[in-house]
Amino acid sequence: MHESLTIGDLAARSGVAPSALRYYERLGLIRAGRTTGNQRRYERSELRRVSFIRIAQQVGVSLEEIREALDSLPESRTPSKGDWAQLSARWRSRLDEKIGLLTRLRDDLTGCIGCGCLSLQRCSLYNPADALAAEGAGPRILLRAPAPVPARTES
Amino acid sequence: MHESLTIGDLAARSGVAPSALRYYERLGLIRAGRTTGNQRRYERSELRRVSFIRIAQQVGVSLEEIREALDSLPESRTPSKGDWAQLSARWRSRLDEKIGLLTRLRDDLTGCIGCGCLSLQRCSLYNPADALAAEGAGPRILLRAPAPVPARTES
DNA sequence: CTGCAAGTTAAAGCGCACTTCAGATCAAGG
DNA sequence: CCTTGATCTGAAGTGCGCTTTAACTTGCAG
Repeated sequence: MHESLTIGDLAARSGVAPSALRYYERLGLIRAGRTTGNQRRYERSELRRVSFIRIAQQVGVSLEEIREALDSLPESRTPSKGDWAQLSARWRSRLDEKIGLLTRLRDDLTGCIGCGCLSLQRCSLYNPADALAAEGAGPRILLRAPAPVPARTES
Repeated sequence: MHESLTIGDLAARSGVAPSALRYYERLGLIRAGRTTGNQRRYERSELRRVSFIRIAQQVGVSLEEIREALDSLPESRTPSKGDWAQLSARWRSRLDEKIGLLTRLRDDLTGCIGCGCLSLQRCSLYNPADALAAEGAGPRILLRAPAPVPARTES
């Protein structure tokens, strides 16, 4: 029936557009064989990779980071359950971290702004900003560490 | 001493680059007065707005959405504690949602991939993808709310 | 064998959230 | 005063994660 999947199949089954799949391939996140006519044919195990990619993205991980993670999978053989389990374990702790961050965020928000006191100078959400002031360029994305910033601020 | 803040002051205190502050102003997220020499001078209450913006961003909210939220604050008077508290309450539930999403994500990851069964077709993480297949363009960022939003910027 | 959907490529475009640049002006300490 | 560093503007550039376009080729149902 389907030893391999066409790009359309994979797209339909993964929910990722063909153009995105080609893009992922260019970045080295997934691989594809070719027919004699140069069309892509995916092994079913690639579906797993795509799923992983989407999941990781939902957690806010860049494709580059995902690539690095996927690079830890064996290239020669089809990744085993164990291989994936290892990867998953690593991501699980990542998720735990993010969840912890968001939880702190929520509590701090409620505490700092929600209460109306708006004592932003002492807020653990707000203060990191002071520390970040000296930062380099680039978009400062989310999910920075809790930062033990001793926070000092003016009068 | 400091009835108002220069853009440099605000940048230092908020941890947001001056260029970003000007950008926020263009988008209507913050406001500034001007000196006779045309330099920006910020009221101290703007610091609060900037803090809010950064916090919201960390939760994965777009500037456009943040602008909408900030629009709910009174324009004529300096927002009161109550105004901010209302806003915060709304965001708190947002955070609750995100936390819930991530938690489900984590559990599903462990269940779907971590276990090795990899029955992705039945996975609640994986399946949404099928629904997303027909999606529009643009970078699909993380952490969007389940939102009954008619907009299609999702996932 | 034919027709047409589905696939191929490289290159360009897009939306977001900014940053960088150039060239000019402002503000304030010595 | 004068210099020096901060600030001003508009326009262009950047990086990510894709999508779109154009021009062409494949592959399979009939």
